[in-house]
Amino acid sequence: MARRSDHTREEIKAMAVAAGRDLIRDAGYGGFSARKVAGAIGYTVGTLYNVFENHDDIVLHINAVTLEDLLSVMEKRFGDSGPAAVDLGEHEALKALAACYIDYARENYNCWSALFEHNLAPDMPLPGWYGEKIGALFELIEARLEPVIGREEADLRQTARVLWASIHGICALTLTNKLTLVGVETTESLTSSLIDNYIAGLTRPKSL
Amino acid sequence: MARRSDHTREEIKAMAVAAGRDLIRDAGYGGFSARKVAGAIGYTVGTLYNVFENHDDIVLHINAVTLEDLLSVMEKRFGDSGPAAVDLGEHEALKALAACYIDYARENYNCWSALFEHNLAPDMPLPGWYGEKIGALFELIEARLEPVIGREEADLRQTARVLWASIHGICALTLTNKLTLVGVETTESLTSSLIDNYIAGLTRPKSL
DNA sequence: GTCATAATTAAACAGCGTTCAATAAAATAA
DNA sequence: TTATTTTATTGAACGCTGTTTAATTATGAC
Repeated sequence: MARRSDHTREEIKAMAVAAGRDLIRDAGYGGFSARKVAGAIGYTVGTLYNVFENHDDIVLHINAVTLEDLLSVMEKRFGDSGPAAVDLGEHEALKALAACYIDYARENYNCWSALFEHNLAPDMPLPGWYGEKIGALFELIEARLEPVIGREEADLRQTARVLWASIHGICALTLTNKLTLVGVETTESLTSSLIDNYIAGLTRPKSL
Repeated sequence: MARRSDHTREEIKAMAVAAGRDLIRDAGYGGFSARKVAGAIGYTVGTLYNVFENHDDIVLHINAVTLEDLLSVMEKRFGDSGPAAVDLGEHEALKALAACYIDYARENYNCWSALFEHNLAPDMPLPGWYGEKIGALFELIEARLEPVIGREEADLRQTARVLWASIHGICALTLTNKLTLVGVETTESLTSSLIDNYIAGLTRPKSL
């Protein structure tokens, strides 16, 4: 057939990303395919390749929506109007932030997992617009970390990345059963140990 | 054709795992396929499915060899005959251990990456023999951590998992460019911050 | 009304994981 | 030695995948 103009390019893109995310949510990253997405939105796979660059491009746009969703969930609970760090105590505020991420990973396991199961070729850098979605998440973390470690801390940026990468590591390895946990060990208890001791180390008297 | 008996079942398994690992090393996890492995060892894909359960089974056995290789590299540098923690200073010993892991990930990026790009279905637990390979790695880490945090620390097990999952998180996110590092931030500087402050928190006076 | 533009499709290609009937070599029984 | 059972191996098939492309045709411009 031919030109239909039922939807604009941007509409098709949005429909495909939504349908693809539904697909990943229900069947996991492995259950995702361009043909299934095309079928779900009433087009053929050729149309998808007219609108997206390739398979990676589609997945990146789907994962970007997941990042936006995660950010909106965290902003809803930890935005400027949320409880300040001092209300909960320093560590509890960070633990709540970490728990929010871990809960999101659990409740949206397939979408969250797709963020990391998909990787571009090692030499291909992530597109800038995707990096900005990640950056937005770190801005929230930095804002919550700032009152804890103090304004004078020059490397708030680096500290936020250390903390969050560590929390993510615990989350990722425990949720994929790669840490062989036993007994009382849980994702939360490991995260709690990390935050308590890492922050204690950060805020200790520097004369040590 | 038919029965050849050129190799035993175990020989075919070993050849397939070796060939598959070569494939992943050269082409990444995405470049791996059962047909390519079969072709590389002079058999057809049907024979592979006679010897392995399925695709997951092959990848798990390949990844197990990578875990063994990683353990042997770390044991060579940090086994019982290696420098004790006190020789280097507490933090430096752990940093060297972390650097060893990070170097391995960089130098064997595709094989290391396959350890985490491949995931079983969420409900399917990792086989026990695979979990034991992971456990062996943690035994080495625990042995190196023990003189640092002291014998009286009841949860050496948990502490080792927190530390290593965190190091892995930093390694994984930085090597896949998901932390948007700038300036002086490197995998090593983030790891150093983690170890310095986490260990300082662990060993601080408990009266705080 | 004509014409160029561009959206959409069906079909094709090579490859994928997985299964299975057919085959023939080896092991066993006679 | 011969006959029979067992089993390792194959090739072909199935439906799926990402990607490309020629053909078609609705739309927008003149």
